[in-house]
Amino acid sequence: MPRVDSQRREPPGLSSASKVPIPTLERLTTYLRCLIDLGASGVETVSSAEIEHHTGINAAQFRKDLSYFGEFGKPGVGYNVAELEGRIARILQIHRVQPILLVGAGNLGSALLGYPGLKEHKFHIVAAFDNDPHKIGKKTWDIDVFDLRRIGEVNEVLGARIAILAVPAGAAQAVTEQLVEAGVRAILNFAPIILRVPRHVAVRNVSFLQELAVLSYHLTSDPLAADK
Amino acid sequence: MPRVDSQRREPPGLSSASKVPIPTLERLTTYLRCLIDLGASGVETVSSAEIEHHTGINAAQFRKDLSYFGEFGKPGVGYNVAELEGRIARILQIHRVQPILLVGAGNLGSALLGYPGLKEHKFHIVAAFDNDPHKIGKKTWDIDVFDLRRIGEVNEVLGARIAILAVPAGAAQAVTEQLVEAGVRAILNFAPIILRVPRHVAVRNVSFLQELAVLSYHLTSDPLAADK
DNA sequence: TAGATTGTTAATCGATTAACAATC
DNA sequence: TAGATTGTTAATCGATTAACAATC
Repeated sequence: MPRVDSQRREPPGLSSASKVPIPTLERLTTYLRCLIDLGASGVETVSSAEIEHHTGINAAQFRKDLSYFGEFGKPGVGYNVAELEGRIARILQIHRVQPILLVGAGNLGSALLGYPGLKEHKFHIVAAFDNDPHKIGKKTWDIDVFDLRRIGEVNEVLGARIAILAVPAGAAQAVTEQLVEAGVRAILNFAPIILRVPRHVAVRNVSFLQELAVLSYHLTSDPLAADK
Repeated sequence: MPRVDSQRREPPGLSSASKVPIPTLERLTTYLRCLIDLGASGVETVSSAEIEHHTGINAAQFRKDLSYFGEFGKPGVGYNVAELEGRIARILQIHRVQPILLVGAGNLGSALLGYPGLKEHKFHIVAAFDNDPHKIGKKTWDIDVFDLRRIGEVNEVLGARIAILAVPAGAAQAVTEQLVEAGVRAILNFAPIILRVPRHVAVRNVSFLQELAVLSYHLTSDPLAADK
């Protein structure tokens, strides 16, 4: 029985119902990328120590992270690169195409549409929504832009469960409610606002401003450290 | 004497030299946004309990976070909204204009250039760089696009300490080295790669793919939870 | 078998939250 | 003064890392 209201608990913003720590999930994508690279270089087997060498993530951490999902390696041997890659992709549900709705076809939204990395990782934006009459009915990067008010209707057909929210802060909460109504269960939020969502909906926030502010602070804390 | 090599320790990716926890710095921007909103609504004083109500962040957490930087409130009364707002902005160094270099003037880069939130928070992109001859010499959103190779020379004049890295993964490490050479001390990295940087350089990573993967996992963990 | 490396338990570390004396 | 709320110390919680028996 999951209880965790909205984004209260997990700082990064995911309302998790499971026992797997969020940091573990975040690292999983790092391992995956590393394994893809290793596979491309013809490496067939890796040890946790080698993963540490490549990713900077502690070997024990790596093994512990995997242990949440089962057993993946052979003692004395290590991990089969191709197999582990496949299993992590499956855990993250990125072994099959994941349809995604994009809300907000402004600058940021269009940039995301044009970002090839998404498709490479099986995230397919299948429809875009906006409330600007100039955009509705047109295509951006081959994707239809629909009237925001048609989210429910359109997603009845598409059945996407993930949405990317790239609208101004002022509109974000209202759009979120429409998305939830339309069956969306996970939202990647670019608006600088804390979304209120039902318990079963996950939210991750991306905030450039926050990141820049943290970096900005760093400039003060470590004055001129005469590093060679 | 700061020691923390590259992005080893702090999961979010900042090489911190100070004692302030990274999560505290991240929350600071949330408080700031909240205070700005409260100020705009004419509120003059807030208590930590009210901050908790607005942000969802525990009141004790809020007070503890502030305690790293000094004393800000009056027992029995609370905090002066305008004053606290100003002091947090100053802590984060966003009370004065912060010049920023943008490297990579592709889709994402241009979208960031057009994002009004940056300027609103005193982050001014002062120059863009690319290696595409079609872009060099043109302007995007009023900003000059320079040849990548001229970073050092141009930044000698501009003196920016923060850079946004929006280039493909393959180019990211090489560009990073040029940036560090040019005096950049903080990098907001959009490339899906772990950058190797000297100890005195801070890095924050923004990874849509990672965020989407975590969301994607969420869809499996909490099957159909018949939430009303 | 001897050497290597796993999965997991226990120890460490750090961040969050509760509790409360100080103080407006 | 009595009530409210701070700043801070102590308790709790959870995540990271070290250590090691199991096992290939």
